[in-house]
Amino acid sequence: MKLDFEQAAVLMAQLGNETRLKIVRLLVEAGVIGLPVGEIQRRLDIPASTLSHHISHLKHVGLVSQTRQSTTLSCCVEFSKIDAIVRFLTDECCVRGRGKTKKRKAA
Amino acid sequence: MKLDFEQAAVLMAQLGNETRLKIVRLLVEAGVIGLPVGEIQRRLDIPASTLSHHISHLKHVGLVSQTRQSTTLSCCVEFSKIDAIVRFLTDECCVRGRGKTKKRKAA
DNA sequence: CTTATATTTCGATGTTTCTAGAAATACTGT
DNA sequence: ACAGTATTTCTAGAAACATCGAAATATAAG
Repeated sequence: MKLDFEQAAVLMAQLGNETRLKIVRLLVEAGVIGLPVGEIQRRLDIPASTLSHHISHLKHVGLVSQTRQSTTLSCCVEFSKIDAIVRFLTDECCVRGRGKTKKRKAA
Repeated sequence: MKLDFEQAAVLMAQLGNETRLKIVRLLVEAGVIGLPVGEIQRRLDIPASTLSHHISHLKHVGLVSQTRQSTTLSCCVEFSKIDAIVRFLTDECCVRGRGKTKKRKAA
């Protein structure tokens, strides 16, 4: 997955909100299993409507997906998107001006 | 440089604006030499006040620094900050659920 | 069909951010 | 000191965003 400029900005804007970044972190921790919305709500201690609002943002940009298991909706982070952001920063746009003063690990 | 959670959010929020991301990209391209504000303005074709506003944001979070050369102010991107964001995404917070498994917390 | 749980949508409100013109400031050369 | 160029600060309106209670929707169980 390769991001264009606008996509990269949109994704980073989403991660640029502390609440959403917390959600993503929880979901990364949860891995492919994911985490139910209610569990996220309990851990972050925010109103359900606020949480839902943020999750819908994250879904909209493809950072999070949801699957229903009976009454419970589990959220899962889209690791490939985060990878894509990292790649955008390292390759596409940003980190190439320096190949100096950094301890470089053998590639 | 290691970012805490809030710093990471703040930095990504800054990169999450297309105009600012364009500024940063130009500056990355310019490398350690940097680029004068006026040159950025010409290339992006936006009002000086708007540009200045964004640059001041970028300075405020440490993504950009400025040095004056007579009448011209040159901007320089802080590569270490971008590195830090990448590291935050790969190590601290986000990318570990797949591939190389790092030490995992009790789930 | 009713109740219960899980989650979203709606609607209202307050806050932040973006944009850009006008005025102010900073520096250089004369 | 003055003119000229470069850039920032001031100001303000519009647009976007965050928050959260209340109401609505979805699913399951009795």
